[in-house]
Amino acid sequence: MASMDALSESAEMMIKNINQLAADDKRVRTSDLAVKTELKPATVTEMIQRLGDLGLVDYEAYHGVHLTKQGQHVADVIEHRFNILERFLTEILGVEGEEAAEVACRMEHVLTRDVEHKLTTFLGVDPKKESELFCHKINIEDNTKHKYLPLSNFDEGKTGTVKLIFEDNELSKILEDKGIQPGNSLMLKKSDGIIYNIETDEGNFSLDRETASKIIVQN
Amino acid sequence: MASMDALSESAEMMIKNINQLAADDKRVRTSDLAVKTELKPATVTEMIQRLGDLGLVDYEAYHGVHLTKQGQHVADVIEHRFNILERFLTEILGVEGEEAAEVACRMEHVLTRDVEHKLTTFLGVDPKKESELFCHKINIEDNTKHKYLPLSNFDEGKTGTVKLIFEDNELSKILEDKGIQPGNSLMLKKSDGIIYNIETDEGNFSLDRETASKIIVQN
DNA sequence: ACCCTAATTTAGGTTAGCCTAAAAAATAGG
DNA sequence: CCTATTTTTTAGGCTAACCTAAATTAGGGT
Repeated sequence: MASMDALSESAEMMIKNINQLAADDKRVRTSDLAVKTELKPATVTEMIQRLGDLGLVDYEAYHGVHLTKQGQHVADVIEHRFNILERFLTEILGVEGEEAAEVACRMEHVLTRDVEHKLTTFLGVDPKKESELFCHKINIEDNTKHKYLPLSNFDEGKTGTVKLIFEDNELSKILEDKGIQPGNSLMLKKSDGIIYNIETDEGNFSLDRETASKIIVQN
Repeated sequence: MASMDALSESAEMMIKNINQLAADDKRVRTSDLAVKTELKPATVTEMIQRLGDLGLVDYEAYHGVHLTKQGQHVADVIEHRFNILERFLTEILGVEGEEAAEVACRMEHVLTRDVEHKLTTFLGVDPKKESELFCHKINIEDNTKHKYLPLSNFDEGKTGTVKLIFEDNELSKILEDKGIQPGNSLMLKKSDGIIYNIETDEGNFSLDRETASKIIVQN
């Protein structure tokens, strides 16, 4: 009987950790959870009892826990959110590994489904692949440091691929008509930080800083 | 004596709300905070007493609170984080207004300074402007659905800002001399659909339709 | 000045989430 | 199969963050 309100961050973390310690369906031991969560065993016991009441874990005193179907679903959602947040922080913002993981770990609990989906799309995950991704153990192997940057921060002379033009129909449509749309490549010819001179397949143009900052390019 | 550990989300929200209700240095009343935070007055009292102990607010029983220098700094940080998060969510991810605000409001408490800075840079904020932005009352007033249009479709009599110009070099240079370049404003005085009379900082000029169609203006 | 009302604070209660210390159960070794 | 050790749970305590109800204070009206 999971209630309708959101789980607390602590509860979500406990579920996440149970999931990560679960090896081939074996029940996870209290002491292992205590080590992983850096909580005292007594605290772990208390928490998993609560999670048991919510129907998220199957708990049997002195014999560990394992996730129920519902709990597994929560774990999968959290894990997916963590992964996309971590990717966003490292690949897009360039945050260092350890810090990215920490921040992602705190942010994962406040995302909505909608934001999660939009961020996933933004990161360029093939929607078809998303269900896979979503439904088990995601490996973030592909750390080939893509660099995503707003055009306003791009280097002069470099060519990149347009990944996204920020949500603005007017602007998007205009750029699309000129062949500037996600997938196409473009080169930043020159910029003084105020005016950005671009070359694309369709020709050349100039734009201002604000607009440049809304075009996301991958080099 | 603010302690070294992070403030709780509740505490940060209270500070943020005190800041938002503070009109010209006047003390903020408990009941107003209770309405804004959707907490009971007694709860507000308790919280602001704690914040007082931390040196973040100047609290005098029965006479409301106002932020100390330290408290003001916390408020500014939180507000800035909210603003960049909200911008990221709406402009980059395309999250709808209300939801973006809610999510930003929960995320603002888990950002680190580093992530905050990197996100700010990502959004293309002029670093020079950032300190201003950072240090007081940012107004996000400009939600007036920017409209991007080619000048050829612009309304007579309206003033707008040049956002980008298609086709570089030749045309751009010519236009530049006339004060037409990204970032500058211009007014479309009159047009019959063939000839476009405009006014810029540099004076009055006429353009043909083809040229006008290559200048994108935001009104 | 004094009273009345509205605002505020205090007092006392609850829950989640943490803790320590003590009790109880499981397990491992002889 | 019994005991010693380890693991887990229970019992009891604490704080922040909420609440309601009762007491207190401030301030306006006559």
